[in-house]
Amino acid sequence: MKPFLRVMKALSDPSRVKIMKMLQHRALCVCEIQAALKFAQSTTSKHLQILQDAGLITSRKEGLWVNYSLSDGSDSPYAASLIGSLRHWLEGDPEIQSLMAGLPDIRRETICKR
Amino acid sequence: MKPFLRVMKALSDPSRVKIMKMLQHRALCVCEIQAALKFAQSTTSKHLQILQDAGLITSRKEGLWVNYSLSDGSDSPYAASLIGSLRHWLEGDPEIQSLMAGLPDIRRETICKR
DNA sequence: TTTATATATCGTTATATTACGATTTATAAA
DNA sequence: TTTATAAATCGTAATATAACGATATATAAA
Repeated sequence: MKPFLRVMKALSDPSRVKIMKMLQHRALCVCEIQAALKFAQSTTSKHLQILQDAGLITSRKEGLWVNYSLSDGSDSPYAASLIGSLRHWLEGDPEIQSLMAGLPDIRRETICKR
Repeated sequence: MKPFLRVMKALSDPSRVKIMKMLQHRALCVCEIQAALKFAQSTTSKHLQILQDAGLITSRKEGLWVNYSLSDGSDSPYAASLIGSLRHWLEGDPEIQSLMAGLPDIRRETICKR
């Protein structure tokens, strides 16, 4: 039951759903997600951890950056199913749409280097 | 986004998942669910309200009893999808299996009338 | 080495959730 | 009517979650 609940809990938070929808378009590093959601760095990192523990996303360290991307779902059938459903779900949501509209302007080269 | 989150939150609690799995077998009244989960009556009623608000279950008053059953999913595409997935998900879960094993002994005629 | 940058982790506070008992409401039986 | 039963709602206490800033860790550059 735990793995199932982890997936459901992970997707019960609007910020984490937004992260999933952004990663649907491309892999992002923590500071890019932080910039897009206007969150503190620690908050962003925590959300990513929760999504990763649920098997919904994976991370790959590349130099100083950690790139997060959607999981292939091989860790969890629940994650696999929800990742698939989320591809079409919420596409019409205004909050998601405006977030996606701003996504092209979020680039680590300009956003990071605090 | 709210309707989606309501479904995810509703299914983020083990007790509510158990209720969904029980209703998969047959419609149940509040006191039957209460007996199966060993919860207070108010707690049981609250969980059912949350599932209903998410569009996952429906209720039908019949005399003193209120019978709860799985929704047909027409209220919410998210609910519809999860109701379908839950049909096969968690079938092997030991906690769910023992709950289901006891389900035939839960009958309102013997359980209720406090 | 030292310094800077990106991320993770820790500690704390504010808020949300879950559980309970007590009360209220609605229906059926006496 | 009065009484009893099933369920819903209310108020409250315990626990979980989400946010933040501060600190720690890891890598790259100077």
